[in-house]
Amino acid sequence: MAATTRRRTAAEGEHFDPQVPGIDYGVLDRLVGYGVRRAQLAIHEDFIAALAPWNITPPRFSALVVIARNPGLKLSLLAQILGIARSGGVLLVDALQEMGYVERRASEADRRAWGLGLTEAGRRELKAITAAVSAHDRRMSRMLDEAEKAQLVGLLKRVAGVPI
Amino acid sequence: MAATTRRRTAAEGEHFDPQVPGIDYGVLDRLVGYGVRRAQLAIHEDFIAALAPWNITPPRFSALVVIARNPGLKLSLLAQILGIARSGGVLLVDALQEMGYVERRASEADRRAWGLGLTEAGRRELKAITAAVSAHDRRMSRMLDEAEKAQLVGLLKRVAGVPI
DNA sequence: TATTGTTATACTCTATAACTATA
DNA sequence: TATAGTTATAGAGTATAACAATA
Repeated sequence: MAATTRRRTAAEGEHFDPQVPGIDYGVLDRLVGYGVRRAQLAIHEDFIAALAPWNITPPRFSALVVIARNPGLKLSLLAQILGIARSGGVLLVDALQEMGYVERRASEADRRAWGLGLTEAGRRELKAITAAVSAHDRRMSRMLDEAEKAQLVGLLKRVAGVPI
Repeated sequence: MAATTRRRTAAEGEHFDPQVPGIDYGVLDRLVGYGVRRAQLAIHEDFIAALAPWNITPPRFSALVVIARNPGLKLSLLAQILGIARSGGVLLVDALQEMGYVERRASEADRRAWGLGLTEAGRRELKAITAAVSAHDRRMSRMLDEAEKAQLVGLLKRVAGVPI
């Protein structure tokens, strides 16, 4: 207790302050891009803290969900879905495989490709991981009611260019 | 012309596909966090392409705007505003200084600190840069009318935790 | 004692390019 | 010829920790 006073900056233990008092953010306050970036910073910080027990990052969670819902997925298609290069997909799958969550299965249709799938442990842990992510997501959107949340998700899809 | 067919993945020339056809995104489609992440990927890609003539990235733009609107800003406060460590702030200011946009001025109040400011070239270029960023932002939100855009910005602020 | 800026160092994520085996 | 996966390598961006100067 009563330990020495720790210096803290945004990146050194204290959390991201989306609006530092007394600072004029100028045009940033009116840009959709900065709004998305600022929300992303806050969300990412909480995600990492909440999922630390599993060592799961946002792209790792996305990969687990997509593999779970699309069994036999090719590695190159996974990379395309996540918006990363194939080489990055290899490293991502390597990590999830070392964690025991994902396995590379021989693809019957194409002998060049793998069919990705969750292991039994992967399926089990994904349930707990998804529960933690859902709790995190509810925490981040606690200032919005259900209608506003749905509205936000819809607006973001249109910005991202998701087909209707 | 009629050059050899290029292989293209999401990261190799083609742009990020926010919803790959035939793929089940499961819970991702209903999470605010994934919506923000997906929009952020699309926005970041367009930002980098649009600002390539200036070699300006999102954090560099944020820094330029904040320095312009808050002359004499300390480097450590800039880092806090951007949500990065002080050491990262040093490298960021180094880059903007090498570009000739920012200068470190002696702070009259505190001899440990710098007072950051834009150079004449920085003020001039920031106008053009801001115009390019604004065009980019309008392009990303072209599917939204003004009311929807304002609504999105407001919802994102509440998610980020910006005080009312 | 604490803060400011700085440097050294390392880690993560991502990209490009080349390679092999298959198609 | 093109694609799937892999590897090697490099570059950004970020972090932590230590330091000198100053508060």
